[in-house]
Parts: sequence; structure tokens; C-alpha cells
Amino acid sequence: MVRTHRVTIQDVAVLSGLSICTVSRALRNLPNVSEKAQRQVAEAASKLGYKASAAASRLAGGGTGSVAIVAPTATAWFFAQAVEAAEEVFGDSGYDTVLVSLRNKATIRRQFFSDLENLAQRVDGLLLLNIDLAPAEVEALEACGLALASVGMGNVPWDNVGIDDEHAAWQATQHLLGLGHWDLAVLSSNEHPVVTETPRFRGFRRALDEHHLTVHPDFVVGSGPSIDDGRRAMTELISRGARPTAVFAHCDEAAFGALTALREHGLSVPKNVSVIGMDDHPMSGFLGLSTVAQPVADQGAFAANLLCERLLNIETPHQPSNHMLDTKLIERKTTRHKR
Amino acid sequence: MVRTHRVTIQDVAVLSGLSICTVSRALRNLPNVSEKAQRQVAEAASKLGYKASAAASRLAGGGTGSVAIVAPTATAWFFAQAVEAAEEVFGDSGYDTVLVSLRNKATIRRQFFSDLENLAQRVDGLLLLNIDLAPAEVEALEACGLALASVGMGNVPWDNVGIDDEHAAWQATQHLLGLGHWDLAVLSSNEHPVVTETPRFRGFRRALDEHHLTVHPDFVVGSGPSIDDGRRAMTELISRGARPTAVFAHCDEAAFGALTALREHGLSVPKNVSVIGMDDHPMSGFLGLSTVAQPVADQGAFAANLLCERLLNIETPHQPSNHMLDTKLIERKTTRHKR
DNA sequence: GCCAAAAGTGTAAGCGCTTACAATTTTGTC
DNA sequence: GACAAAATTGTAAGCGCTTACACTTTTGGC
Repeated sequence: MVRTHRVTIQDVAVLSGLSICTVSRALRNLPNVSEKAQRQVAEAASKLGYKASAAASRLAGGGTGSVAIVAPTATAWFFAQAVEAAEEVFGDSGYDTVLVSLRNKATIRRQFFSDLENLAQRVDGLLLLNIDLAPAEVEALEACGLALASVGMGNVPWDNVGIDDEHAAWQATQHLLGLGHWDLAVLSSNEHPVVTETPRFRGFRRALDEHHLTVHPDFVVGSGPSIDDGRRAMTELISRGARPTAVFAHCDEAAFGALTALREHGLSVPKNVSVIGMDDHPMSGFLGLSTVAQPVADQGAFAANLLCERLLNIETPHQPSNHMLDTKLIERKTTRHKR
Repeated sequence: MVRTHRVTIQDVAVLSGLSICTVSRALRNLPNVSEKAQRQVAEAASKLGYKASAAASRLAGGGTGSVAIVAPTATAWFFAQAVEAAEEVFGDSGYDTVLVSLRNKATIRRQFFSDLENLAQRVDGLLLLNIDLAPAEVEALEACGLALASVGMGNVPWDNVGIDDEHAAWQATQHLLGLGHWDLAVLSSNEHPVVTETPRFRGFRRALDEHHLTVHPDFVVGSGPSIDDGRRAMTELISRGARPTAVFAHCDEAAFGALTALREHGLSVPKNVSVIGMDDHPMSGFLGLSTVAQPVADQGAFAANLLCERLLNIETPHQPSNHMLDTKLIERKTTRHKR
């Protein structure tokens, strides 16, 4: 095999008959480049299939040409959808997508933050997916000088796309209450150390408050986003002796797990227990799972676009925006009136 | 924010009283460094909190420190699992993981191959997941000089990890035949342009052959790996007028889709139709889907390890190995004796 | 002790890019 | 047309690291 020499900016310069410097400027759409030069460079570059070396560019002070997506886990349906949608946007904008999964582990998460400065040398931007941040972590992220955007993270000093989690949870809970249930259990996301401090939990509680009901601690359990997580959580709830007549799971997969656990304990849905999730997973229709639908791929793509925009204007100050996409209650067969 | 000057290897060299070169060697544990020098360098480095600049190191050293995972889609359960498992291995070995999803689109796939040489400048290795390769594509991959490894790709000139797809499909089909079914339909993977040329299809056909049955073309349909893909495929099968008494789907998610479509057409499982999938998705237990289980994360991790090994010894010639992991038939409730 | 081989260390040339700043060309004005 | 200002392009100096190769020190056999 012949080791073909890497195509460098020098090659483009020679082919286009211009200097390296002009090529560099043209390629980055900097001002002070004539239309003609611009055209020549573009032509030469595409003819040679030139792509700047991320390392060299970074070393010299430019960007790396890649962005990282940071997700609590890469396997849950929501994240896989969002990641792929974002990857598409990044690819179209010429960025490589580096995947960083925290694998739902505190140690890995700590490691991520302690390695942040290093990561900052290897990527230009970070797309954060549903990471529940402590103030010091927000600070660390801002300090590292990367372009930032996120999905599903309220109240952060960078662009965010999400749904109104509190409202969505309220919708789900309200649905359950409207069916006459008052012994409600909740599988709350355990991404936050305190499961009662997530927006979805707040929505759940608010709905109860409005009906002058209180949340019984035994009816609250933390759960990860996977089917197994949901199953474990529901099993624990049951083994505590909790006997809710309805359950709100923070995502559909956790709800699937809850369905599994309930059946394993001889409880039938919706006869004995109503169950509602959130997401509208493709399986939910088949299973008849009531849920609150949210646009997942849209959120990933939208946030990725915002990040790309930030990447282009990283120097200009910017007022962070927060975009809320709509959610919709979908009543199916796992929820019914309390008998 | 004060932009503090970054600590460079130069600083470490000065503090330790040695040359940059010796520091560089000491830091990377290369031979020809005295114990004393090693100690001095380590001390100086830790005192200064020195971390090598990834960009500079890559520029000088040739390596990029990242590998790409190429998957037909990133959203299907199998791929999400494999990707996360591989990402973990790569991370532990100090590599960044670049995600490339072909999104099941021929155009993107073509683009990937035409951009391959470029990608080769941005990563050190490629982990290919279930990509059905034409001979020219194999050649292109080998020519690009990257370390290679794959999951689920038989007969390639690099290390591969997979299951015996043909056998696994045979196991599933054999199970159906053993239950007395002979009008068998198959949702075959459409990753290959000809759906009857995949290993799983061959296993399906071989089982039929052994029972002196032939495959009716109307009972064969291509399907992607998602639930919706399976649903569409099964719907098409039905709309053709095909009335199989049993269906083999190339993966569990496609089987879930088939289940959905069957129910939509008033066919009950397993009363009217038996269904078997492949993977053992976490939902399969709950749904009672019979399937052939395969270790998914193991395959991703195993192949990632093989790639890391290749990365370290990229210069040394190497005899490609093909590792087959075991599969296991799991009989549940979607398959029953033909009545 | 002597000398060659081995071990340890230093010098300097890049890797491919960005960016002051200098040099050149174009533009606009009177 | 002449000339200054503006626009464009080129020169050259790094960015922080690795590595071939030269150089110095240590080792060990006789």
C-alpha cells in the first residue's frame, strides 16, 4: 500500500496559485478575501478533498472541527434518538461528533468534569443532554471556553432546547387524578441526587397540591431511564408495601419496566394499577401505554443547530435562549378510571 | 476570566532541569530514561499540574487519539448497546470516540466511503458495526491505512467479533419448524441490497431445505432494524396476501413491529401466527417474545479491545481473527405448536 | 585502566495550521 | 493622472509536541 501524503493547506495553496495564508483565510470565510480567490481556493480544496488537520488547526489557535455530545447514557431510547439527530446536524456542518457517555455513573461523571480542560483542547463545543448540573459544574463548563448548548436543561447560561418538564409531568399526573386516583406513586429520575428535586417531580407534586393531596415518601422512588431500571424501581416500591392505584414513570422505558414488575407481582394494568409514562416510545402504541409525547429528534437537532451557530460566533456575546417544544398527553390503555 | 498561560512541556523541562526531549520521553515511559530523570520529571510535572496538549502531541506524533465507530444507524437497540460498550473501552484506552451513523441511507453511505481518506486523517482506527460491504468498499477500507475491527461482519480481512448468524437464524427457524409450521415468512435485514443474501436469511433457508421446504418469495420481505421498519414490513407481507403461520424477524425490534402489524390486522399471536425474533431485547421478556439471545455489549467491547490492540501494533503484520460468541434460543410465548 | 558498546541526554527540524505585520494591488478623489 | 486610503495577498514566526540523530556519560570485559 502506498502511504499517500496527507493533503495539506500547502497543496491547496499551490494548486490554487495563492499563498497558504490566503487559503487559510478563504477556507474560514474571513474578510479580506476577493471573490476570485475564494472561488479558486474552494475549487482547489474540493478537488484535493482537503480537510484541515484538527490537531494543527487547534495548535495554531483555530478550532478542532469536532464537538462532543455528552449524555448520561447512550443506550436509552431518548438519548439514542437525540444523539443521532444531533450527529446529523453536526455532520452537515462539517463537524465530527465525539460521543461521551457518562454511563449513569458518578465516578465517570466526576472524571468527565476533572478532564474537562483537556477535552476542551480536543473539541470546539459541547452538546449536553439532560445532565443535571451543580453550580460548580456550570461554572466549570463556562470557564472551559467551549461553545455550549443543551437539551432538557432548564435555567442554564447557554442555549437550551427542551420541553416544559414540569408541565408535562403535571399533564400526566393531572390525567391520573382526573381518573379518580389519589394514591399515586412516581418513578422519578434519579439523575439528580435528590429525586424530589427534578422538574418532573415538581410537576407531579404541583398536580397533587392542586388537589390538596400530599406526596407520600414511600410512593416515591428513583429510577434510571432503562427498562431494567424501571423494573427495579417498581419492584422496590412494591416490596416497601406501597400499593398505589396509579403510577407515573418519568419516561416510557421506565414505565415498561414498571409494567413488567407489576405483572411479576400479580398486579394487572389497568385493572389494579394505572400506569403512565413520558416520551411516546415506538413501543408505547403497541403496549397501549398512556404517555406524554415529546419530540425527541427535534430537540436534538434543534440544540445541535444552536450549537453550530454558537460555534460560528463564539466571540460575540450572546443572550442565552431557552426553547420549549410542545408536549401532548396521549391516553391509551394503561390508564383507566379508578373503580 | 484570566486566560492563564498553559503549562507546557517547556515549563516541566526547566523545573526538572532536563531537556524537553527527555521530559517527553519520561512522560511517555519510553526506554532510555534514567530512574532519576524519570523521578524528577514526574515530580515537576505533577507540581505544575502539567497535561500534554492533545493537539500538539497529535500534530507531532501522527496519532489523533480518536477512533470512529461506524454504524448503519445509531438508534436501534443493538447499535446503541454496542456503541456504548465500545465507547467505554476506547475511553479507558485514552481514545475519543467519534460516532458516525450511516442512518440507513445509501447516500450517506456513499458519502462516507468517498470521504474515507479524509476521515482517515482525523481518526486512528475504525470500528465497523454490521456494515454489509461490497468488495470495493473492503478494499477502500484497507487502503486508508487505519486500524480496523468490526462487529457482525463475516469474512473480512481484519479482526471481527460476532455470532454465527446463519446458525442463529437456523436455530430460530428450526424452532418454528419443530412446532409444525411450514408456511414461514421472514423479515430479512435490508442492509444488503439483496435480502436473500444475508447470513441470517441463509440460515433460515437452510433450515427449510433440511425439511424439504422451499422459500416462497411472497413470504420474504426486507426490513430495517427499527420497530417501525418491522411494522411496515409485516404490513406489506400481509397486504400481499401472504398468510404465514409463523414469522421469523431478523431482530427483536422488527419482531415488535411485526407484532404490532399483526394485531392491527386482527391476527393474534401465537394463536394465528407464531413470531420469533433475535437479540433478546429487554422488552422481549415482558412481551413474551421468543427469540435467539446474543451478547450485544460483549461484542462491542470485545471488538473495541481488538481494535485497541491493533492501534498499538499497527505496524506489525497481523492475522485477522474472527470470534464467534454463543447464541441461545429462548422459547417464550409468541411461538406455539401449529394447531 | 583502556576502549568499545550501551545507556542516557540534548539539539534541532519539523508536524499543519493561524496570525501579526509587511508588501502589493485596487479604489476613489480631486 | 497622482496620491492616499482601502482592500487584498504574502512572509514568517510561532503553537507544543515528537523524533532522528548527534553527543555525552556509564558500563563492563580484558
